[in-house]
Amino acid sequence: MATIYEVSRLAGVSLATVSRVINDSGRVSEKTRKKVLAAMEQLHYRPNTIAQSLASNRSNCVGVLVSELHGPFFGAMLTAIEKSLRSAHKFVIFAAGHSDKASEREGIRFLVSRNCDALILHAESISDKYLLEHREAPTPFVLINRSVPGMSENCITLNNERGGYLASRYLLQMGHREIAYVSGPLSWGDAQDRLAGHRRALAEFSVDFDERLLVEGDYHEAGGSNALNRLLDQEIPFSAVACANDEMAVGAMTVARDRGLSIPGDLSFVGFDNAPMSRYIFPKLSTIDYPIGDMSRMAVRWVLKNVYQEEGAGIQHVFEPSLLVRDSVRRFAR
Amino acid sequence: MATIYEVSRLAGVSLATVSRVINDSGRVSEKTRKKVLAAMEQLHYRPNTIAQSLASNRSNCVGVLVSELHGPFFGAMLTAIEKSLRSAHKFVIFAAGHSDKASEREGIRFLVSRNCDALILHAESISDKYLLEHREAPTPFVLINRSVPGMSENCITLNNERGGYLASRYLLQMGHREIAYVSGPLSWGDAQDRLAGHRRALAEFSVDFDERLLVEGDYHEAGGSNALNRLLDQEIPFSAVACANDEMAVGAMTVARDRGLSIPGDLSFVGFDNAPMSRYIFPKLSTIDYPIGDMSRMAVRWVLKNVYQEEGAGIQHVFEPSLLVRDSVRRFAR
DNA sequence: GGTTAAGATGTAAGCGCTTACAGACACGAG
DNA sequence: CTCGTGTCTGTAAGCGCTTACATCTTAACC
Repeated sequence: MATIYEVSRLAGVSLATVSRVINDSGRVSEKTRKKVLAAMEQLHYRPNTIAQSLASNRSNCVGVLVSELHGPFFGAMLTAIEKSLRSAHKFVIFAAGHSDKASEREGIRFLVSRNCDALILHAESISDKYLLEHREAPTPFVLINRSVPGMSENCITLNNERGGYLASRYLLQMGHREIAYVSGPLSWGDAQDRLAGHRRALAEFSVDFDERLLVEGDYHEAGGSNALNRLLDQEIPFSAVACANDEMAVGAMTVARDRGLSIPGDLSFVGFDNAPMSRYIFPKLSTIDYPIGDMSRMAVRWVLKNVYQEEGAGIQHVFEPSLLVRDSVRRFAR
Repeated sequence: MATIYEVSRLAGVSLATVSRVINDSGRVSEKTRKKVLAAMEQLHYRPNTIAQSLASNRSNCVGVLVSELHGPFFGAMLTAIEKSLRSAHKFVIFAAGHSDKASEREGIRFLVSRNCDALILHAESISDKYLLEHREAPTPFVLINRSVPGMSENCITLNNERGGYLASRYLLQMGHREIAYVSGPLSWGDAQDRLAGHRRALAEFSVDFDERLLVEGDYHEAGGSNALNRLLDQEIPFSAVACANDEMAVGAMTVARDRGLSIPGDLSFVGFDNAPMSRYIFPKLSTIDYPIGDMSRMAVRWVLKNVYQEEGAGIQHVFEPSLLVRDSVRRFAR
């Protein structure tokens, strides 16, 4: 592979000049620029990005930590991030944190060890304290779907409370009063917020919250299945189920059907996230749209702006969810 | 950040010695090793991986090109690759090729530009010729789900023909004779192979292949929906549909149901891939297991062995699919 | 004690690039 | 003609590490 040195010799200029045309920095006369470009062309020269990184102390790598590399939610997130970062000529390194504290920390260490210029984190398990401390570390980061008190500048979040509210309000408007709620892990902020929204909607309709109709799930399909089994086994009546995400809704719906219930005839469902699967399961799931693609692109914009000093519109820190009505809820009349 | 130089001073040894203990190379007495380790500890020293890369001409990065960063198939692939590569302390850079020739090339260029030590490619659109030529390039690569004549050493493939055969043979064994086939894009090798397997099964049961019951899809849900609409509109009878992947099967099943057909009562379905969704759609989809996780891990092993000279078991180049019987096929009797 | 060779450590030259600084040059003004 | 100013280009010192080679220890053996 040709080096900058050979290019400089062929073009009859110095290293510095070649570097300047590569980086479009400093002033170079049009004539020399042409000469250098021609030499680069002729030698099929490609800058060695590693050497550039070392010399400039800038790796052009952005590290991304997600819980998993599969699943509809993270799939959409990865896709959006890779696309917008690549078009900005930045490299992306992904790491999976598996929703586990130790694993998330180790993932961050791993990304930092590659001298990433910035991190985009979807960290569920790591503590606020850890994050606050690491704000002092040299690698800046932005958080998706998490709001940490005292660092709102670094957070891109969804108004989860409002989402939970919208979902349950919809059920209430459709006449349901006995509503079961399948929550996400209540140690996570977003799960708490969604549940809070649910309670607010109930209160608004003067419906008492029944603790027995609340089950804590794990945001996975299996968790939804288990939850519905538990709920059904209690033999407390309910006509609708609000699930804190679509995957659990799908798991719950499978169980409902296995147990002979028709959807939405016997039981109505709402989900949360608008995962692709929500459109093709039967019946199509009414859910809350989570604009994860937009939010991911915003996180990238944050990085571009704060780390690479690129100009651009401002940063939107909080996104609003919206209700998507499909076929999984029926009007309830006694 | 502390550098190796400061460590060497604190430990009272030379740079070279510190480097040797970092890399566990060369001989270092136990006493000095301890001293160096202590100094590293005290200074919270972390090697600068960029500098290591530059000096050693080895980036410890592996580039991975996939068609998409979302969806069940690639999700499983990314997950397996990230996990096994990380545990080998290698960095992974992903790029999406979007099943598009230009985009795949640009993705490869992008990965190579980061001085990746090796590439793992799931390239559908790029030509054999291009790949054969690039075998001469300095960056070695391994191909997943693609067999290129003349470079079988670099290929990790599934016996797609056998998979197609198994799926259709199962339908035939269940008594079906009028079987529609929703293929993948026939310009892709795997789609051709699966179709070939289908034809072999038909032949084995002395059933004529009816061109009119073959529709070319796109491996996506929408393609499956369109395909089934087309098939149904023809008003040529068929009792079962073999789909070249699960996503299309799901799309097709949605259409079948929308048009008032019961599954498997009126129409039986088999898929291909064993995507997670195949388990939770209703009815659960009988399909062909595609061991993409195993194959991905094998690709990583290839890289570890051929590029990083790590020892390990041999490389398995061809994987065998198997039939998974679930609920989407009924026994057909006239 | 002298010799030897293996083992331990040090020296220094890069890896390919960026960038502060200095130098060269052209041009207009005084 | 000289000087200043602004533009363009070159020089050289790193960035933090690896590694070939040189040098120094050590201990075993005669």
